Amino acid sequence: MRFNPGSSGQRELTFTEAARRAQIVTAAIDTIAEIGYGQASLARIAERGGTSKGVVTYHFAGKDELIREVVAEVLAKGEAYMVPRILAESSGRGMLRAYIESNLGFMREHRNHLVAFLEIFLNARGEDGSPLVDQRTLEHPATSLELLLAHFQAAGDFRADFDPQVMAVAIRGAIDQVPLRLARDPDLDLDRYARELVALFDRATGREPEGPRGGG
Amino acid sequence: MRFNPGSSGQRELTFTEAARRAQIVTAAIDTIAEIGYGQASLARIAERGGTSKGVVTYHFAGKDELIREVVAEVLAKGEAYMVPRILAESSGRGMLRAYIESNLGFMREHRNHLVAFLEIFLNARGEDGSPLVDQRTLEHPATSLELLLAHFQAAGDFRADFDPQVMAVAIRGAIDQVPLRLARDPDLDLDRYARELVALFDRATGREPEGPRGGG
Amino acid sequence: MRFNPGSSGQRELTFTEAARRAQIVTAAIDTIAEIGYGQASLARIAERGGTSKGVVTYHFAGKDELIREVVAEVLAKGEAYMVPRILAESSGRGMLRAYIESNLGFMREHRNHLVAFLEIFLNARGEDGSPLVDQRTLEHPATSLELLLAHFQAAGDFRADFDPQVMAVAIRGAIDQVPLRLARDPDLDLDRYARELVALFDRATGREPEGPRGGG
Amino acid sequence: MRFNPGSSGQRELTFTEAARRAQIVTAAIDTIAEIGYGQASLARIAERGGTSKGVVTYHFAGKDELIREVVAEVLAKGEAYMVPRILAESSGRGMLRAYIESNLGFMREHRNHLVAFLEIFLNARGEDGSPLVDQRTLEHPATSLELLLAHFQAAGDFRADFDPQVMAVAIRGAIDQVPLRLARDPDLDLDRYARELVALFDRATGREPEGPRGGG
DNA sequence: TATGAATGAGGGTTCATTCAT
DNA sequence: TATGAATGAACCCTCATTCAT
Repeated sequence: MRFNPGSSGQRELTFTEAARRAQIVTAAIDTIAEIGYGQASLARIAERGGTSKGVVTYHFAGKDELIREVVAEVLAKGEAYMVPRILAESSGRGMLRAYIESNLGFMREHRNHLVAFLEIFLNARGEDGSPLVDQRTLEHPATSLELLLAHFQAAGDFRADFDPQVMAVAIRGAIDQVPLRLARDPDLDLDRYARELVALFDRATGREPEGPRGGG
Repeated sequence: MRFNPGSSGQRELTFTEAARRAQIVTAAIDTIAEIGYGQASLARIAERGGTSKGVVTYHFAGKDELIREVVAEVLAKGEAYMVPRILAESSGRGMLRAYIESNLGFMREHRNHLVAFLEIFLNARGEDGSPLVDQRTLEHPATSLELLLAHFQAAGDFRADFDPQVMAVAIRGAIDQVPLRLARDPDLDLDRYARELVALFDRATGREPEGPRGGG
Repeated sequence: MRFNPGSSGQRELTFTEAARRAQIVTAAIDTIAEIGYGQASLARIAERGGTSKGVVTYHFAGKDELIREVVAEVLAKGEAYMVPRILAESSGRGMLRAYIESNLGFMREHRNHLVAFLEIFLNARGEDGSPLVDQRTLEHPATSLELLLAHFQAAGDFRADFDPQVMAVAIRGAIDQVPLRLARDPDLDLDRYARELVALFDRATGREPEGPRGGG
Repeated sequence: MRFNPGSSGQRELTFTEAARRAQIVTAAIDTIAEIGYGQASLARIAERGGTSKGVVTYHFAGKDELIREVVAEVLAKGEAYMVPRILAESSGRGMLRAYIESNLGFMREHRNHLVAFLEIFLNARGEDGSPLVDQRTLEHPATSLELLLAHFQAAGDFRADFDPQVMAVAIRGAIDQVPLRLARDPDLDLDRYARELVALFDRATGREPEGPRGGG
């Protein structure tokens, strides 16, 4: 009998069980990424994982727990990839570049992870209609984009006249477009995209000599 | 007997029929905006519209047609609101400002339309898993952001060293974040957000005297 | 679409719908009476009713509503049968006799109703484990056995030295044994049983000249 | 490998095995008493017993065997408690009093046993719908209430004009109401209940001087 | 033009049971 | 002796769709 083998971790996982859970989580990620959260039933996930629905509900208390595990898996992988790259930078420009590049780099290497996460984030809801994944889940405490921007802005690395919250939203918006575009256009050039994005937000945050500007 | 009175328009709609359809479409928009696409069944839409499920399936060939009509309705309203405002501008900076402001202005006045559209755009899929709403549906031919950017860039209104496609994606990304944030934080200040966004992308696209830059 | 066609009665029932509901309720009663509440799934009930599971869930919001309707039906039939017979009596002895005889009479004529009701009363529970049918549901206000006993006891029709509550429980216990015995022994002679029971409780409640008693 | 170590007793049980079985039986009794037979799955029983479902299905051939063991356990405990008390009496009145009092006394001391037994008796059925616990299982040969009543009636201890079978059913009905009431009202005063019940059936069976009786 | 009625597929979940180790 | 793993049937329920009126 299964008790509470969730990420809350009341119990040790046997090797076999951990492997099976990982296998199912992977199947869930791929399924959701391909056909969307709404169409990803336990049966279809199981099918892709090469097992049956019963196996899934044996290893997970329910669909919610599976989804939560998917989220945890993606966040863990994402943080392991991005956080060190971001924290390695000491300047505002460097941090911003690292943030954008590591995000897109992660997407390139784990496209399905990202797409699945976004699907869940945008669609999954509890019985009461509230989102199953909280907004704050997105923000790693050490690399909350808004806080980083505000920090380096105060330090003088960035110009003073932008709102860090809005800037953060805009940057995330530009990044989060990628999986959606990617889903529809697999040929999207991520390297070029990253380069352009870095330049874009570098200009938008840059503390440059502002002469009079023509045009308009 | 049914004779396919869809938006493809094989047939004139009687006044009564058009009114009924509009009523149902409105109910669908509000329902989807409130509880999400996945939870918006025909029954719930009908309930909100004050009718029964039978009425819905009489006036629409199926759920797909209803959804498509919702999309058409939102796009039509959106274009009626935004296109004139954008085309009224003759300069690149003015166009960009008008694009952002009219988008956010439309969101403020028709929040449910926008949220419902995004829900559909992100979630609705045909039986084969392909998106029900095509990417290109978003782009009005006369105001395709990418084309506009390229046009004014060529005209010298914008700096020459950014990729119009990426810039367009970034702008749309920043704008499309709004309904999502709005859904979770109804107190979001749209005016401030618009102002900041305009300034942000004005700097990012601006053709300014580029002196040496410090930092980073 | 169905809204709230429960016994709460928000809505008129069409003739067809009322007929179908009655048919399903009857099927439910017979099914529960025969194989027990725990085994009476919607599928089996539908099968006996000559329809499919879908029809059942179309006419009833869920299993709970169906069960509640069964209870209401049995109680209504039971009251229509028993209450007049009981209230027709003016003396305590007469009332008691009428109570027992009308209960057993109803059982004889609507055996399945009684058995199904008992099954539900004893077994049906909500999600939280609480009984689905309240204890008090059993007691018709006008013919609550305990209150009747107390009334006629105070009036001097009964001896003074018994507790009406315990006496009521004992009488109900004796009566409620019948459906269970009946389920296992269809040849049970209800007339004899009624006669004996009336005599038994007549002696137990009787206000007779109490001489010294032997034995012990 | 399994070799059918059921109560049918093909084989000696090791001490460890007997202990495990007893532990599981106890868990089953408590679980059934608390949440009802229908909700008492092997998983929940195992959980309460502090083991896993596998242990249960190893020690018992199936759920049926476990349930049968529960019944045997309760009956054994019940008989050990009640039979000596009943047989210790030599008169009809004494026997009747002892029967009622020992039944209620057993309930007071082993409430869960009684409730679980009743749950099983009323609900448990085989695959064909037939009761899993036979009616006659209830009746201990040496203290079958009906036979005892008949015996003492023939001996003149009781009045001659009641039917022992009906009287027995009524007494059992009054007694079996208790666990049900107890489940819904834990404050039920068992001592008072016993006293009243003894008096009630003493009058009902008593061989008293019968004068003319007034009233209705 | 409108709708009540019916249907069947598929959803997630629970469960007793079987099997390999 | 014990148990983790797996399985498949059955459960209730939701839903889009079809049909007769």
